[in-house]
Amino acid sequence: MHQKRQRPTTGRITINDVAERSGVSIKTVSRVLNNEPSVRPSTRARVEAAVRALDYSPNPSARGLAGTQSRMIGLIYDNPSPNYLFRTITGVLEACNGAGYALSLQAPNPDEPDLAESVTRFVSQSRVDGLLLIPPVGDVVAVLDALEAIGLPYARVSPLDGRPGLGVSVDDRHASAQVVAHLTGLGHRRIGFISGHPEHGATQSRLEGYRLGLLRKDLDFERELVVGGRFDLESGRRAGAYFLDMENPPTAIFASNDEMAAGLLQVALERGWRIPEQLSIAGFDDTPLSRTLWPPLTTVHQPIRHMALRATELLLENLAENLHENLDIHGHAGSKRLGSRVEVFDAPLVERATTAPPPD
Amino acid sequence: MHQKRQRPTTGRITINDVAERSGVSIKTVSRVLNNEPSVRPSTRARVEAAVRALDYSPNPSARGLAGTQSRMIGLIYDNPSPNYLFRTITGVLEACNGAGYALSLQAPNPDEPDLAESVTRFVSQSRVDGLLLIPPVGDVVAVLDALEAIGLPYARVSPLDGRPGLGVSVDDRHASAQVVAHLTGLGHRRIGFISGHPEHGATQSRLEGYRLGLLRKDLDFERELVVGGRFDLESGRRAGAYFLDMENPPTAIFASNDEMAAGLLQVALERGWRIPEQLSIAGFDDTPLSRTLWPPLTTVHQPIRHMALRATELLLENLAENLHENLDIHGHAGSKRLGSRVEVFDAPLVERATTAPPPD
DNA sequence: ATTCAAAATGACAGCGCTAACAAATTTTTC
DNA sequence: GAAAAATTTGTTAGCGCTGTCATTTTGAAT
Repeated sequence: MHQKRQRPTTGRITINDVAERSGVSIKTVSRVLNNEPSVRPSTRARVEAAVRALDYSPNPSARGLAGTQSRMIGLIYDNPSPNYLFRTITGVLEACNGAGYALSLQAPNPDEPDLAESVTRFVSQSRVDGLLLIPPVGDVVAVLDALEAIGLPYARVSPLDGRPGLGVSVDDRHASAQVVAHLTGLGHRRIGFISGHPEHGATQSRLEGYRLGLLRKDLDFERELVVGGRFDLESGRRAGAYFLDMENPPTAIFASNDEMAAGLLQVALERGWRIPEQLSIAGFDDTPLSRTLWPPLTTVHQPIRHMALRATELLLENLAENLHENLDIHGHAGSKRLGSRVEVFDAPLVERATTAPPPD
Repeated sequence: MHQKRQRPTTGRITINDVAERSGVSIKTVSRVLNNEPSVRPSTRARVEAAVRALDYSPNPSARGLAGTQSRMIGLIYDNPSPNYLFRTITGVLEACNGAGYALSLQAPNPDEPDLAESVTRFVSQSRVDGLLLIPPVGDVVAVLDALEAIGLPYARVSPLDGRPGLGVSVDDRHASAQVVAHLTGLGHRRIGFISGHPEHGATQSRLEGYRLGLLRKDLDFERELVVGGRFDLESGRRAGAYFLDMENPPTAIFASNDEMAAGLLQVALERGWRIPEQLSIAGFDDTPLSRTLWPPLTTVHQPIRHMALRATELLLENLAENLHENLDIHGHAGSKRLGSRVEVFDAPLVERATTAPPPD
């Protein structure tokens, strides 16, 4: 018996097997797989049965090659906190799983100075259908321009600018003002503020919220009560040292993220201050840290997981729309419309144990 | 002028363009792209020039379909800490970027009770070339069996069992004993231990290390000085309450991860204990938390990023080997050899501010 | 019944690449 | 310098799907 040498076939089940078993053409199987209309319910059922019986799942490479989508979205992160990234990924994956999309992760090469370049390369190498951008990458105009130039849909989490596009955000300004309201409500009148990294989007709006909060209580904005930080522990410590060294230190300090609040707390404890009796401290973000510190930190909760989930949904919806609109497009390669939609989430104050009425 | 209706071609540059421009066949371009031997250096240079000039990058779908690899590896995580996942991803991505691989992330569906099933589905849907497993998924025998059944290469970070395969780990036992040595060196003789989640691999070896450390100093292992935790804050608090309520509490407590140490620290501070003067505390993992707490935590550093990087390298090396060994394989579909290699990393003790000589 | 539109299905090309093999070229050997 | 061996290059056939368009079937309207 002579067997002709064959290319070692993968041995996997293909669309042909499903077609054969259900007695239809492969095109019809394809239609069922892609949920296209105009398939008789009875036929659809038969095909679905065969799919299940054979435990078939379509080859993504073949789909990607033949079709126009890769069913994969990318997430690019530059320098988020571990916790932020974790919650984001969790949300994104939730959305992806429901929709049959895969998630490809990428961090830009730190050696590559040109971020937009890095992003473009990733996109052209991985052929994702769309991109999810989280801060701070999501705020780099050059990146967004580059993506629009190549016509790749994207959605942003917490964009700071008013640029049209898909995104979800939180009203940082409002939340920040709420913190001040909480503090003034306790009786504080001298409230320090540690602002964030100058290049982070949220920095500005949180500062504005602080001012707004003061304004609402007719409190003066005092320059000496605001110090610039970088969203990290060390800058929180520096700011703490600055405030505690003042002749007339504030009775409450609002750090615009939890990490800096932790730094501030360290310095205060180190110097023997009793928190919150002698000094109230508030943070922002509600990272797990805020519950791990002692005393547990009063802070603002950011629904990051949920925001990421929703941003992904917006992106995937957009991808689906673009797909159907393909008919209208005449040769304009990559003339995808991004649409514009930003959903705003609530960021509620979480009162824990670092805030109390001022001494006296 | 009548233009024939064409399928809207992607407009992208393909291997044909590169071949044309460099005056060779597409197969030669393919050879250059895949770093295959037997291409004259001069030809190679010409092709590479064309690739650069056209800014060409191969279509991964086409490669995946025509070839045997997808150049994508998967990372499955079940329930790691945000920080652990972050450091892992960072390391994995470093390795991937260097090798031209993409990373696909996946978390098993929490509703799906059968983890192995979840993993298998992910693998067959995404067609990754290999998988990276981190604890606790990496310790589930059913998952490993399933992967071996379908012949998918994988590498594990911190595997606990002696199962042959690719992996990197840390000598938890040794590191743990080191902590005890540090404590006894300071003069402690009564050392409490908070053990970890019973289903985590490290739990057992860290406990063994604790016993070993005691043994070396001829100290008795006392049942009442060991309490079970779950690697989370709350269990650290419970354990703390237990120890501090004892008639004769230990002078030092070794929590087998940082999170539990933080819980313990909370309870101690809450009750007005001075740390480290009245009680020494040590953790394990060296998460950022350990620097953020006050006082900063003495702990054991785990080189997670580096371990993940190395595990990925092992996996990718294995993939490359399998590729070349294809010749030897006769019809045994998926008869990939995993090889066996486990690299052990050092986990050094980091002395910070929660440990000091015992009172008296 | 008969005609016609609408809905359902199928045939077939080809996406961009790699595997297998064939052919052409260069190098070595005597 | 011719033959043999080794090296380099090219030709061709798919991989498993989806897009286009042709064909068949169905259901309604006459």
